[in-house]
Amino acid sequence: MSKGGVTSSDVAKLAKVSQSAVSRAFSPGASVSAATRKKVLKAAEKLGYRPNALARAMISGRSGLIAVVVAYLDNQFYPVLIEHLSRALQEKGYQVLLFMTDPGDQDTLVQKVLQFQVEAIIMASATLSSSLAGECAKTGTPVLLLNRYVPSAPTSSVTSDNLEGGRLLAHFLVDGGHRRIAFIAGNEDSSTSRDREAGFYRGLAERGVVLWRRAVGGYTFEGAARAARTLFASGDRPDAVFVANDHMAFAVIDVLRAEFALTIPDDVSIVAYDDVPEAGWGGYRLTTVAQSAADMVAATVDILMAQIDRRAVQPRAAMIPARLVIRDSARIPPGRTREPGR
Amino acid sequence: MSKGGVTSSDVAKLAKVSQSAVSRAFSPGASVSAATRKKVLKAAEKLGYRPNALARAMISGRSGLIAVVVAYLDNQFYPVLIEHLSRALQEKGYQVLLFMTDPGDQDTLVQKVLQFQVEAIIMASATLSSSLAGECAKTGTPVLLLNRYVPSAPTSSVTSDNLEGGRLLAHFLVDGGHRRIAFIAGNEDSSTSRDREAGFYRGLAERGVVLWRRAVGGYTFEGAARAARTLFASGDRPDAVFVANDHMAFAVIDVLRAEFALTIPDDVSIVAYDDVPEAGWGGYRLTTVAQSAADMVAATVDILMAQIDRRAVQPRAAMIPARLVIRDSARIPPGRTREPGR
DNA sequence: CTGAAAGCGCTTACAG
DNA sequence: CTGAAAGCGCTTACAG
Repeated sequence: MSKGGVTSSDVAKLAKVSQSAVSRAFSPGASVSAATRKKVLKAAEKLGYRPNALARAMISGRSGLIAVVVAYLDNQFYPVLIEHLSRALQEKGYQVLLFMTDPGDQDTLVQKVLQFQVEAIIMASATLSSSLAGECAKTGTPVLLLNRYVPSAPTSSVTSDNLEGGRLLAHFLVDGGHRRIAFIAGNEDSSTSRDREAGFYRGLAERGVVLWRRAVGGYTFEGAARAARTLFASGDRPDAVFVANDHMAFAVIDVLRAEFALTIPDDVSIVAYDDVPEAGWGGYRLTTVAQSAADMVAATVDILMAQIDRRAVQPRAAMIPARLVIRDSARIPPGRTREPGR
Repeated sequence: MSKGGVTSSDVAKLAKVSQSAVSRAFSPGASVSAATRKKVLKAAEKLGYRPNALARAMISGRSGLIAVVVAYLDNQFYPVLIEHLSRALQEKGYQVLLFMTDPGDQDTLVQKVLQFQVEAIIMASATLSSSLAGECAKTGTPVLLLNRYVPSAPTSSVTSDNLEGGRLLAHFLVDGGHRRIAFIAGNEDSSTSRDREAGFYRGLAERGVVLWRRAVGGYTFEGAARAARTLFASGDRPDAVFVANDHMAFAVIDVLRAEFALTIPDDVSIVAYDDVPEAGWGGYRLTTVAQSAADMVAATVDILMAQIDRRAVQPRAAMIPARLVIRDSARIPPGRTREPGR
């Protein structure tokens, strides 16, 4: 009683059927007569019976749990992702087990995750060493890196087409007449930041322009603010900045306005990446590259479902198209038009 | 093998001890000799053994799972809450099982939650009918409403001191010289919105002022934008607006600036509630009431741990103090000073 | 300290 | 369609 108490045996007794019959009445597709099912359901209702998902998981080997590992939620891209993910997974009959990681405790984290017999692991805003990915592979647990990848690890991943996105942004800036163009990176070891940067260089090169300056923001507000200050400290200022994600761009814009009295985009153009909800807010109206959370989640669920069902065993890498969203934070090249206001 | 495979019996065999000994070696505080534990750990290491958390949960009756139920994550207050919650709970040895709910499927949701044998349920940005709360009580699962409460249900809750917060805001506005003061509510049936409003009225009354106008924003961007438009449609406009939460206030400010060409706070003062991270951003610099997510989470964990351990059985209601954060979205009364910039 | 045994609440062959 | 039985991988009295 102290644990809730009602079991399938209790229901069986009341309904005068076997315990197996009760189990079958609650398993879609099991062979039970309508009459038996009805008796069982009635008894279950009366007793307030609810199948124990843990016992079911134990015996069936399917926990219905999928781990989502994140490191922080202050970048609004991740909450959006988690909401989509959670809804999509619930739709498929899975539940999200959330893990917040600190960089460093990777090893214990993976152990903990695996103890819960999760059917898959989604790593968002966090990454996995290839040795840890190997651990997971050994248990047959599919792992998917969301919004990042590790080139050396044979792990599934879903990313935006960061190269193409960076390229789009470079063209946009050069076509807008900018020549002293700077870049503020996220983390140096982030595949996402690196790809966006590489694409940006390619785009600049295609227009015959070379990067003016570069700084690192570390994906934090404070880091981005510092990067902005060093970039604009000298008189020889950039006329445009590509910030590796929206989250940092908000901090950059705040610093340029408040501390340098700069007007955007008249004095300097800012472009970024992600198109988080705040990017459309009136206080910023960021020109940015959208990476659709809905599309990324759809691809994630596709890959994972295939791997869980063993229809696929090979890791798969999905890439979501990048789409430029033109708003008001950067000078607009002739012939291009901005999105309608929010 | 297909399921990962290594069990405590496998380890026992290799270590030449009983299966119970293996179990004890992995239970902190169990009585095992150092020698046995060492043998077991070595064998476990070699085999890659990891205790099955589900089996442990089954037998011990403690799943280590706590359900967090939310309805949406676009209001940044909730991601912040979830991050704190998840870290605090992990610290205590619990893991967050995340449920996204749609208003309406309340019943099936609770059934699903309870099937997982969670040790407690935290309802944030969602609420529970008293009949469903009763269901949970019947199984002995503590339920806590976070940032809301249901007066009729004997359920634990943690809220900000919304009455006091509303009062503070009213005084601030009146002392700032405003007389045509409007309020934009969240949902009419939200205890949080109602309490903020009630406190606001009290504060106005204490200064001999009566509310000028009122509209409902429904906690959404679109709703808040619509509310702002109706409030400002006539020539007889408010000179200040208290918006029930920050999230809606951003939309209100955007509309007033973009569609009515109003300057804030020169033409109209805006105050709100929550102090989400964006409230400090340069584009808004909201004067708002902070409700500390860290404090709310600390109270939540306190209450829940006591109830899980059966040290407490009575529902408890905790109230977190409200603190006014003065920034630049409202005219500042003489003698008061604003927070330093971000 | 240690092992044999019972049992948590289910699912799923196996016979009938 | 139905029931008896085995078993998922553990924890925890119970003896020794």
